Amino acid sequence: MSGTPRRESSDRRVRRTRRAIRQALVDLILTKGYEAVTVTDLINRADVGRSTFYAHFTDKEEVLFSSLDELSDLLRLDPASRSDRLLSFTLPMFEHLHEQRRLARALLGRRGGTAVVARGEQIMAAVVRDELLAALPEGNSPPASLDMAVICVTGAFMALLRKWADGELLATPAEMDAAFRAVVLPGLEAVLAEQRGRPM
Amino acid sequence: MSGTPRRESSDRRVRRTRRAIRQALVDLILTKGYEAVTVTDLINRADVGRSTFYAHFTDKEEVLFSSLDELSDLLRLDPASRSDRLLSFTLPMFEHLHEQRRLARALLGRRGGTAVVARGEQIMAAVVRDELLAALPEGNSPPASLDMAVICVTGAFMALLRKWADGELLATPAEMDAAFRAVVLPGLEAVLAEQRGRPM
DNA sequence: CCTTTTTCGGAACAGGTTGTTTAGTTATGA
DNA sequence: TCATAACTAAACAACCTGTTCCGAAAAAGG
Repeated sequence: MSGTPRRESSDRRVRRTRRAIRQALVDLILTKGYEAVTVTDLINRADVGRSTFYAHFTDKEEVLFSSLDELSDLLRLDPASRSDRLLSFTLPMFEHLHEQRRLARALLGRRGGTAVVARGEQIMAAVVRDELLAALPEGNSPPASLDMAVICVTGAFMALLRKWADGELLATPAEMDAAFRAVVLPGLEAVLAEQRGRPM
Repeated sequence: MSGTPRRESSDRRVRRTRRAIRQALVDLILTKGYEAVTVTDLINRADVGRSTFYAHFTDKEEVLFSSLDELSDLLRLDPASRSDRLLSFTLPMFEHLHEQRRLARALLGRRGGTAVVARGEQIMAAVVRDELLAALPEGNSPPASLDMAVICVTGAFMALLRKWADGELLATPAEMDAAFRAVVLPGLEAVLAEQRGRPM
């Protein structure tokens, strides 16, 4: 599910080329937004032959993913904040996106495409699901209602992120986080409680 | 916000052309999914000259919107179910999408693009916002936390719709609705109660 | 050091898309 | 009936994608 296991090539030329292309994508995203970037843009910016590009990536999307996977680590770890609090990653996430406003906006906002959002949703759904499973007694086969809860939570979170990145919502990371938790947590805890109460 | 006020042309040729193009879009969406449909596809299917198309619409997106606006009415009215229950439109919505599975999947699923989802989100956000405002004492200037709540709710709802339409979620409309309400309503009511409690 | 292998670059290519413009034809409403 | 508005067909420039070819340059290895 997480694509090619990323392993550094031993050939310096290859490393240089791939790095140049990834960097070009980031630069261009900041300029025009992800959707508007073309392969031709990429090879010009990276100063790389057209044939060379297609020797390394099939798509501009593949370039994106190869860069985006690094970001997925950010959600998992931060073991300091690994409290018993549900969804402890949200505040750090809001804060991190606040620091990286420009990139976040270019990636998640109106001009930043489906691919990014879809990938982000995937990654986050996995994290949320693991957390909820951990909060339930073990043996239980995860009920369908859990999947739906995961989808609701990630959907709400991503929607907030998108609007916020877009500038349609003016608030501090702390305010964003508080609003999110206020809406989502009560219901989520109720669902969990009901699951614990009636193990099947 | 809702584009051009749609008013039927008096010229039969115009009505015929526009109808043919809209219908062609629906047909093609069912075949290849929205994203994959090109303007060239549309004019072939509708049997309409290229220049004619651009005389009526600027985009394939505009065609989509002009068709989609009809759907927006479906959310507003249904005065029968206009109960005091919060978000009373959700169950009818799930049910309607269940009847129109094929189209819903082609529009909302993986192969159906950003534009549809974004527009759907817009339309729904407006409905939700009105409902929440109605549930609050009048004079209050709507607080920012209300906007965030609206975004959370529509984000969660649309996410559910998407996954469901995609076939990743097997459930009846009633089950979908119940899961949605279980997660979202407790928090939503808490937020509303707090707003009522401390009018500013 | 010299040879072999791999990668790179540039350019050209076919195929597809968009949106505009031309000039000639046809349907409509008054 | 008839002027007008809407339609058609075709050609157009501009852009993008993905592939292919070959000579040049860099790495790897004996």
